[in-house]
Amino acid sequence: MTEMSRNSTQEGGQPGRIGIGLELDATHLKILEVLRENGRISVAALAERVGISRANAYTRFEALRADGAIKRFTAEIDHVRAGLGITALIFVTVRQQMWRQFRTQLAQMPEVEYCAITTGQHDAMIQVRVTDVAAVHAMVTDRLANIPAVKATETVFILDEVLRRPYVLPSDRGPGRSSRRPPADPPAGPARSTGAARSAGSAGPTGSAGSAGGEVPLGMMRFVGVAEGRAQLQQDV
Amino acid sequence: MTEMSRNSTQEGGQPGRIGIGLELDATHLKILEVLRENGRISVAALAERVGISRANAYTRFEALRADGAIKRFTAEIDHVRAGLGITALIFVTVRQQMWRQFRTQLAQMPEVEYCAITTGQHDAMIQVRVTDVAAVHAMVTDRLANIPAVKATETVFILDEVLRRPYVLPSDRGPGRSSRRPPADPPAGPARSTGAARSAGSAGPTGSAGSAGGEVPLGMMRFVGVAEGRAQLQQDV
DNA sequence: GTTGAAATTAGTACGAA
DNA sequence: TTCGTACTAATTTCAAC
Repeated sequence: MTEMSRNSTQEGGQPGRIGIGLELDATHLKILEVLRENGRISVAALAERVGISRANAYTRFEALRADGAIKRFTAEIDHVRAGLGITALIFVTVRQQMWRQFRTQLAQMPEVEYCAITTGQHDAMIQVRVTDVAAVHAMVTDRLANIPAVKATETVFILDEVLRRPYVLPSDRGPGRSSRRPPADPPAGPARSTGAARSAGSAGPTGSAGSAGGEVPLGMMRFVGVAEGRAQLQQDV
Repeated sequence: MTEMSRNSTQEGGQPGRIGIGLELDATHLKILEVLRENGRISVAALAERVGISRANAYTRFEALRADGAIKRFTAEIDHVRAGLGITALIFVTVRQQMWRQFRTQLAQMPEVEYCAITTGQHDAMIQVRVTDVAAVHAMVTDRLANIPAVKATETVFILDEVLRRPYVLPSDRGPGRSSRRPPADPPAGPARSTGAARSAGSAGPTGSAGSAGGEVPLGMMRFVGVAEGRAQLQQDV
């Protein structure tokens, strides 16, 4: 019950129902806004805060839940208080066509809180929470290294979590501000060579940046070079 | 109310109360285990599932909340259904001594779901959810690039979220398995040159790995080289 | 820390607009 | 669909043990 939807077959929900099952209107979004900050609010209070009747609130609440728009309700805890003061990110390069094994192994690692498949230099990023720094080392060397699917890892520690929102919503942008950029105001800066893949082996976000004070000439999206054998990997994902 | 504790002053909670306020016992952890999968469970039902009396459950529940061990209750949603189908990670290099500005600007970006300060090549990682790929581009070029504190960015897309647990707990390891590695079984592989920082400019998690089939000799922790000016940055964090 | 009873609130099922 | 109301069931609170 911890794995996420893959948009394909498999997994929790009814396999028959693919595609959007429920068009979310402004009221639905309002409900999600309230639930985001108070997941334990009663449906009666929710109805009042959203400005609809109780019956309507029950109907919509149930619909959101049944449709899968709301996946579950949970708590947010202070990891330090819970005894897991160390958080690390481990970027993993996965051997091609061993994704299934990698996923299976991951599910059996209780210290893993999050894992995402990414584009770029690495194939996956996993976030772990453990008691101490040594546990990170043990995790990487003993457990990850023993998975044949894992080709290489790169570890980084999290020093501080500046911001964490339970989730973001389209309505957060406000009624006035569109999510798409207004037609005017084309992006400044040199050469829109957006897709310029970095040659594998060269590194870092340094490089071409002009060191002119306030300007940020390399704010451009910089896709990291595709790792070796990544073309095949993509098919597997 | 969306920013997280900094362990220092500032922020929501009482500034006077530093340090652990409540020692969590096995029962507390059990409560957190139940709440993790069902944040809307009634305290009565919670008591039954944990195996304690109602009153006890209420006391502990309230204590966990008041102590801050439980920060809030929230829902987990399907971002695709909510209309935010694109998730990206943006790794940011921050100009030294401009952290405060960076943090302030971040709080005003509704598409940012998570931001963490990290060690390694970059200084921060932010996760954004938007409607389409173009919005990522707009976010990076228009909004992040306009923050003087932002020196450089590197963007990566999330193709799939394999695993997401609301939180992990020390008790997840099970009663039998310790979090620390057993004294026997030293890590295999060549040369425990753990701290070997990669020279800035060289790249990739590839490299020294012996290509022998099953063995993963470079499971070792590989800390990425410190970015330029990072020594000063650390003080600021 | 536990149990039991009262007061409150939540959830459900209807008919009407 | 949405609303309003009444009915039933459950939860929370408070008390004594």
